[in-house]
Amino acid sequence: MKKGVVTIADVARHAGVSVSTVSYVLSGKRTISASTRARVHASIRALGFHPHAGARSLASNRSSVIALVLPLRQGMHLPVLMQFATAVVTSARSHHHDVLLVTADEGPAGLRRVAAGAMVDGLIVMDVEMDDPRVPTLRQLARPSVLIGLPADSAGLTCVDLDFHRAGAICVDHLADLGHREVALLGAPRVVYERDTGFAHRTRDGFLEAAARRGLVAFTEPCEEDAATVRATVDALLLKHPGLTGFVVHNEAAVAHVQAALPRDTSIVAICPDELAERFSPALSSVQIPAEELGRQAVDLLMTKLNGGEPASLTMLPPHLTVRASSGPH
Amino acid sequence: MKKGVVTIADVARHAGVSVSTVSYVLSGKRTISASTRARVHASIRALGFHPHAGARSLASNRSSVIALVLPLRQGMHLPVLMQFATAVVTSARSHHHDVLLVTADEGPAGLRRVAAGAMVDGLIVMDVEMDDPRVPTLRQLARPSVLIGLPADSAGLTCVDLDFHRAGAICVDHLADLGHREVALLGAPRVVYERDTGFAHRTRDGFLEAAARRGLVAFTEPCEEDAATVRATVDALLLKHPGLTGFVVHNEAAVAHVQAALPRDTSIVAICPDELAERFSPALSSVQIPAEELGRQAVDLLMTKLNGGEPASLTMLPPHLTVRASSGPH
DNA sequence: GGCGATTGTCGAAGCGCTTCGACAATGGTT
DNA sequence: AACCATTGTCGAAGCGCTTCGACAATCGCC
Repeated sequence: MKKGVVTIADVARHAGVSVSTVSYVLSGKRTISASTRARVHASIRALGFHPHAGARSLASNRSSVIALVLPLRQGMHLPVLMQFATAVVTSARSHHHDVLLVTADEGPAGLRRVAAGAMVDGLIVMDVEMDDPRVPTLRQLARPSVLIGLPADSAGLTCVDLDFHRAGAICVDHLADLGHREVALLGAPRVVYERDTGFAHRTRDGFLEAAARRGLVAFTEPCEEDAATVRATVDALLLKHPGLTGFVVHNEAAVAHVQAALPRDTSIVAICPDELAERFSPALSSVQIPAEELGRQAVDLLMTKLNGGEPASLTMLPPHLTVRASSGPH
Repeated sequence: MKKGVVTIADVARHAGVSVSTVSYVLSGKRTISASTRARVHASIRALGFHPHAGARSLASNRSSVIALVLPLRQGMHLPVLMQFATAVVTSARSHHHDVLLVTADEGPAGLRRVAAGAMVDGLIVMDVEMDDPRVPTLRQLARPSVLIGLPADSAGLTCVDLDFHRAGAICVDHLADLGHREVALLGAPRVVYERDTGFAHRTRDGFLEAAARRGLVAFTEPCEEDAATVRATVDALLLKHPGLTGFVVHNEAAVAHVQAALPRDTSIVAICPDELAERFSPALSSVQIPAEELGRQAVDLLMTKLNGGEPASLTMLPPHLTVRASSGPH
């Protein structure tokens, strides 16, 4: 009667080779003759050997696990989060890595725990804010990381995000192409701008630059998230600028209220998940949040770093506009 | 200049005790005097020591990680999945465990990989079907597991699920209380019944039993998921049974079409995520899918097993009906 | 046909931790 | 005053793997 678990020593004995030979067959780090390799593989299969992850990580100082740190807070659009997580897992698996799920509410301590304890080789941190308290921790950690979102100081970090600047711009271009001459951006709530959140400002800048380039009259307003305030904001805008016919909305929670508050013949373009845009009637023309692409890119970048590479510090994914029923010619 | 990582030996030296003493301070498995304990803790903090997870798992044969196996396929309601995952992580953390995210598309091999390789101490497998190929694998694995969903043969397993039987019943009770005399259940697509999927049958049985108990006339129909077929099904039902006034819908994808196809004065009760029920107008009275409760329970059960306990084989969560605008007196 | 390179394999030294048995120093009982 | 328990600590033996240096066997080349 054997012991419970099959070890590499059992495989070596069964195949009539040394333990190190088995290890080299597995890792491919030294040349092993084809016949030996075949014999070892046969023994592995015959015994049902699975290397002990802990032993491996202890000896090699690599765990083949990456951490995925997800925000827990309300307001995050759950489907997008899930799509992102799925993409990360799928992509990591294709690089022979597993994914440890960590929630952001553990804060910097959580990052330290999994990184310093050598549970993971690297981290992907989603939804990083401008002055995120985790950024300094990430910097001093000995393990590489990739951030989704753009902190204030990204020097020495690797970040991926949707190019909100261009996203704002292509919304304007779309409206301009349709013949609109006066356009407005309804963005995040005022507090979000005040705490200097990256994506809100980037969208606004892109929006304004494109409007200037296309010779449009442009206005931007923060946008609260309750129906009444939204209606008041929209009404005030329309009253003051009767020529306004095109709206860009960058606020998931408010977009429904905006659509309800606007006259039917105005055009709306949103920056929001496709899933959300399709739910409205008329369906919203929108720039999607490319969750899967973000996940894939983040993993690729992290793998590059794990292999000693030095990828670009900033990766900005190009925005894609899907035209639906909410925008039309003027 | 020290080496990169702080080890337990460094802590021992710094505190002037032996390595084993530090280990016992950490695990509490032997009594250590208060003064020594304090000294060790001070050294741990001073040096920023984090035990090496791999070394720990190798020596103790426990990884303090559990696997969460999530379905990837379309049709799963993403927000529910995410809520569930979040609950599992939060709950696992409160038991000092981490969570490894595995996707179901790896199949039985994925389970074997993480379990046999000692990456995880136990597994939570979501969305188990009646004849799930992973069930035999789970049975022969040396690690405990908890299933969400009910396979055909649950002997020797630990399963948690919503009590769909009672869910079907309370929908009927609700409609009966409102004065409806003829009710119909629109369930999963026909193929789902044919492949003997557990929850579909359980709901139907509960529905029929309750109807009999309350003396209602009851019909059940499978329900496809495209608008045209749904309308045809509904129209046929209403034509044949003009007295039908109450509908129970257990089909997330079809419920929108059902609502659109039914006359305004019929009552609808759905079995679906709250998030979905609230999105309709009028909002649907519904029995929610208790994602968070399922996650918490699953972790609790798994922890019980990891500690040598033997929890109940079947845990059926009681359904909760939220009355909204879609159901009214007849 | 002799010599350096290359190829294939082995043995052993760790990696950082847990845990077992040993044992000195106490304390409480007769 | 002699004894047995209890308490607190230590040393050492692994846990299963990777990796380094060593070395025998084979190869290619002048």
